[in-house]
Amino acid sequence: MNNNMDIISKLSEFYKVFGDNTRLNILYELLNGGKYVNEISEKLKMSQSAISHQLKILRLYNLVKYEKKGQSVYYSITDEHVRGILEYGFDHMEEIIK
Amino acid sequence: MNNNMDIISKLSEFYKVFGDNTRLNILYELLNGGKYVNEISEKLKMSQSAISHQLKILRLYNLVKYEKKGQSVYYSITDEHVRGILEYGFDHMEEIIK
DNA sequence: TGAATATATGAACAATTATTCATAAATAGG
DNA sequence: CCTATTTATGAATAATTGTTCATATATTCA
Repeated sequence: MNNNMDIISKLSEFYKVFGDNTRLNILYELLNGGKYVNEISEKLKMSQSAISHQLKILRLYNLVKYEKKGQSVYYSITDEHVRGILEYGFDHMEEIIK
Repeated sequence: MNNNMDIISKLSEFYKVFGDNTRLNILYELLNGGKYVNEISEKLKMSQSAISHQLKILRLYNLVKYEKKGQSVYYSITDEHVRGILEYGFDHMEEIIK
């Protein structure tokens, strides 16, 4: 019972990461290929700082990986599993909205 | 593109509903059978008001249905689809935590 | 009808979370 | 080296969201 509560708590935390428009937009941006921080920032028309802060959270939950290339940092979706979750959600929502 | 943004926005909104510990606890409580508001309130050791407010949101997103029985209101999971999402998430998280 | 019980709800308050602002750190190129 | 560029980050602020408190509404029962 107590253990269940822990799982639920972890799960709600996990959902919370996806439950932010900026973060979800970043993830969907990365779905069609990795990008540099400034590219994401430009695409979403949001400040570099705001994007960096959110990338930090996405990193924390292992939803994105990054690679330093010179002065820039290249971000991409961690793996096929994360990709699957995102695509599933997207298709699903597309269906519901229609 | 613009349309995609709408879908993402809707999707993040949807995730947000699951991304709250109280709401997710209510949903899991209802997973093993419908309950009255006061039962949920007692089980989760939270005020009736707090529970009612969250039930309102769950209702808004069609995750729970309700039925008035005398002076009480009986809440339950809307359908098998919602049940599926919850069970999937739970099993998944159980796996990750281990 | 009046009292008791169950739930819903608006408003105020508390808590959490996102964004901005200023700046640090790291690297590349002149 | 010095400057420009890119990203990260801490602190302050803004915005959002959850809970409490007081109370309204609805129903049952005496």
